[in-house]
Amino acid sequence: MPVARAGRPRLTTRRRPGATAREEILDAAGELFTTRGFASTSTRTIAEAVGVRQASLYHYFKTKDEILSALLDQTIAPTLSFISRMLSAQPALTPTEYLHALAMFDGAQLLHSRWNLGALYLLPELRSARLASFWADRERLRSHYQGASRAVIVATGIPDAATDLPFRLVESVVNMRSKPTSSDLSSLPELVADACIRVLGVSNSAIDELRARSRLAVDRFDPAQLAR
Amino acid sequence: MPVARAGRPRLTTRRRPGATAREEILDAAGELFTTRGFASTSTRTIAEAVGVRQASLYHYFKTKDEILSALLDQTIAPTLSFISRMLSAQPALTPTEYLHALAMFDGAQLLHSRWNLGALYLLPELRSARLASFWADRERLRSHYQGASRAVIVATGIPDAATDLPFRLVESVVNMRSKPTSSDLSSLPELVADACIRVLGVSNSAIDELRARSRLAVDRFDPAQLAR
DNA sequence: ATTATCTATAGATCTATAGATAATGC
DNA sequence: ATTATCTATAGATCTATAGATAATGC
Repeated sequence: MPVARAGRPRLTTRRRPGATAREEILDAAGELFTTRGFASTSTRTIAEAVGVRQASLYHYFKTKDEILSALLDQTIAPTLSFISRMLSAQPALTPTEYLHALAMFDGAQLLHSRWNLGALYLLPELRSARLASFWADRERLRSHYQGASRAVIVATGIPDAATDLPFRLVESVVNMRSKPTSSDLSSLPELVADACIRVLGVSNSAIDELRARSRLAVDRFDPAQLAR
Repeated sequence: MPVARAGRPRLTTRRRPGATAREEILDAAGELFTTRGFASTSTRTIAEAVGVRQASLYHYFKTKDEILSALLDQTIAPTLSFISRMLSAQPALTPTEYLHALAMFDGAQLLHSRWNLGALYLLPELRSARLASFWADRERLRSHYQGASRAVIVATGIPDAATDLPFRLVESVVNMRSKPTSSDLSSLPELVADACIRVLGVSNSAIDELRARSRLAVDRFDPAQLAR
């Protein structure tokens, strides 16, 4: 039973997960933006999916852009936090372990989030929007991938341009969700993490030997584990 | 000097490449859709970029969707044609050669097209649009990648789910265009093709040995070579 | 006569604001 | 008093159609 709060009652009952109206709006917008796109989702459609009137959205967000911005901001933070926990580990991880664990964690985030928000990164329309803080975070993430990749290829002799591939491989998880392709989605992050190491020229046997340590690292540095 | 044709003259001079008005429109739409997105580009904006009035577009296209559809259709055709030329080659290529050459050719297409039309594939808004023939072509292309990948992994013992990775790697070329990442874009398709083979567990030495034959295949089966 | 363009506009949106209303909180 | 919602609407679009106009082609 919904707790009564100050304010005029809604015309309909709550139908979205989320403790606050703001979270309900973000949930609906997440679904609609990822399935229909940003520009072709109207504020009216979002409001209907929440069960409020269109104008009520503006009590929580100044503009439609701000809804998108709030959604995007919440997608990168967990991975950046995971990275900083890994970086302060003693003894330090090897570059290969670090990259493999990063790819696993990041891939799992992209795969298991309630809506496929990672797919929004690729929308051309949000290059121009005022999403500077989001793009800055994303560039930070990309340079972590690149730095780790660079450390791996000094041993394998693969060309430097290949250091962009691991980031792109993980990113492509957003296109593999909900495809009949991989029967077992739960093993997808590890498969992709393996591939990240392989494209840098590391041998199959070295990867086989790495996997167990990487799993331990993911478990150990997952920020969500702090809560338990 | 533009050749005079039947019909009322335009108010402005031609400013877009293309032998016909239809091609001028597609060029402008290609630029705008890829930089601002489909839904957030209005028909008025397209018309202004061409140098005609908004209503004049409708002499060539029934709807805005049809403009998008015409653009997308022209992106996959060359690669499908390349594939069918490879398949009828005697003696037949090995699966690894075939996959490497396919990735090189497809990657080069995505990289060197005038506008980054491949980026449109990822727009959520066009899942619902009436683009069935485009999606069917794209699925055909994906299953060629998958079939070749499957033939490669029988020898390497990599999990079956990895057969989706080469397609995804090539697809990610659309995100690597115009990034300061890879200093040398001309070698990017080969780098990505190498990575396609690597993620399937083929050894570095086998890839080194494969590359020259794959380059020959690309040259030999490129449909554009027919014209010369 | 045919064609490619133009002008004008209908009708359907869409975002954001103004201000009323119906609850709770003190 | 404060808050969260509502109703109503301004003003700016946006897509697509109708029909006029100014060229070439026969």
